[in-house]
Amino acid sequence: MTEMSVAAAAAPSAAPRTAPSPAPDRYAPAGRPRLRFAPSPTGYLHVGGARTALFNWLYARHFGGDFLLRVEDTDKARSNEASTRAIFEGLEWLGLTWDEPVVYQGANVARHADDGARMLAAGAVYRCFCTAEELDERRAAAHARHETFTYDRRCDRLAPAEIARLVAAGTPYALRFRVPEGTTGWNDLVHGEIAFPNKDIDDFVVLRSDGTPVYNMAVVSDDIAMRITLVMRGDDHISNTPKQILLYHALGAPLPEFAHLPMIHGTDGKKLSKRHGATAVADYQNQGILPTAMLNFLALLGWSPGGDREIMTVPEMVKLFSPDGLLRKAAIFDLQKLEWMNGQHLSLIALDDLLPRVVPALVAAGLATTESLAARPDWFRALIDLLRVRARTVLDIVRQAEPYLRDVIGYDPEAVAKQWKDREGAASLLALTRTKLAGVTEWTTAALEPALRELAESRGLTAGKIFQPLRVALTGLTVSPGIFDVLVMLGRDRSLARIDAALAYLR
RNA sequence: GGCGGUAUCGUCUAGGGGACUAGGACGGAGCCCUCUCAAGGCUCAAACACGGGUUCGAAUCCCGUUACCGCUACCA
Repeated sequence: MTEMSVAAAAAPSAAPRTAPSPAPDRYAPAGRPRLRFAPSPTGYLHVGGARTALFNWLYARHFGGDFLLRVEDTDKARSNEASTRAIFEGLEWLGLTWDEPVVYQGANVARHADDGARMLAAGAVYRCFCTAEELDERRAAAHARHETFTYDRRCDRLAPAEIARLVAAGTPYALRFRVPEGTTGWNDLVHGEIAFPNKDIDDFVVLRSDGTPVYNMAVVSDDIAMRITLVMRGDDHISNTPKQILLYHALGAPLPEFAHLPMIHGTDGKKLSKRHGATAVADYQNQGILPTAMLNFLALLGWSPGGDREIMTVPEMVKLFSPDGLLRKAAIFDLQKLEWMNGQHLSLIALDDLLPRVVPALVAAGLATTESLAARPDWFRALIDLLRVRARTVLDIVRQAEPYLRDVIGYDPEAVAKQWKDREGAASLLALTRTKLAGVTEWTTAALEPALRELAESRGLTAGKIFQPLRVALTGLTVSPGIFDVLVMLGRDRSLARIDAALAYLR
């Protein structure tokens, strides 16, 4: 299987495990919890999937358990290696590390079939000789009569001799679960008691006639094998849960706990999809969102630590996490809030952690090379520290960094129109400024500021009248960090040269 | 259609019978700070889906209605 090669390549380094919280948590699990994130590799890591992974991870880290990853690749038509890789990369970017080698569901088909056989022997399932085509016809017929289709168990009523004959003749058959009478329910960690009358659960197929497992079968068989203690997933799986519980019973396995997380919706209240814009985690990575901000934002979409707490670091989330803060209502993905939150994290993050995110973006934008930035680390650190305050994404920083990294700048038409409206006036002011600046012996904000303010005062001007035209000359823009910081970042020679260039442009 | 789930400002949410004139945050409006832009501070507008109960008292508990979402495959 091609997927196996990916496994070896992507084995993550084991993350240091958080010690079990000493807090008296009334939701604390009895033993060491084991959770898993089980995506299908049919696309990219979706933000909804990322959030499911996050909550599983948070639970495992908070309670000192294991977080496992299982790739559900049994649907060969839709699964592919690129998707598997994308999921790994998304998870790794977010820092959601898993504790054991990745499990590939496709590698377990033998066990799935064996579990089916065990249930056949135990009498929990029966052979169904109906073909998919027949079933489709009957379903369509029922639909035409406005009736709800349920399997009529005709194959369960076959005489033993008939079954033996069919089997001997090599007639293909699927294995169907014989749903017993009664009610199947569980105490969901987020919803509380949920119960389904068994009469509403159709006798579902467990093993197809080609011997491959159907979703619910594969999931239960694998979760048992992986000794999963808490199944935490999207609430679109609520109606699968009674079937799975029935399977656990039939297989004689202890039941895990279940937690069903709400969905994430787009701005129109519908399930988040491509129509709503970016849905892949990688899209946000490319847009300059920090993983910590993404995690923080996702965590708050479906969970609340209580009170007014909003901005949290990852360790804080781990510490604060509790299943009783899990929400039941679907949340709408609000990009603006994500960006605001990213701005907060941009200011919060250690500069040393931010730099590695900015450098590649700068290089990709063609504004610098790794070497050129490494050549003057202190200058670069100061620059980024100056820019990050007014940026919401890494891409904002890149945009703002341009005047400090390029040799030649262009002038924003609007800036020219607004600040250099009177070309002559602007030029003479700039000339004056240049002279003043050239006379400043120490190129520091402390020395530059009094010099320019003095110039303004001597001319009877407000400081802004000097600063704004200067800003355009220096950056080509109307917005920038404080003018003295800009002068210092640019340095004496380049600042003076920029003013000269502006003078040439104006005259 | 059947079954299940959900329901507090536009959005994310606090709230778990009296502390609610319903709090915070994003976004919006405005003010302050200020060399611009951010950041920050302050102010304003903005919500308990509806109807019945239970209770001295309900956003909080129960029932119903409505709306929305999900499932309803030999898909996952």
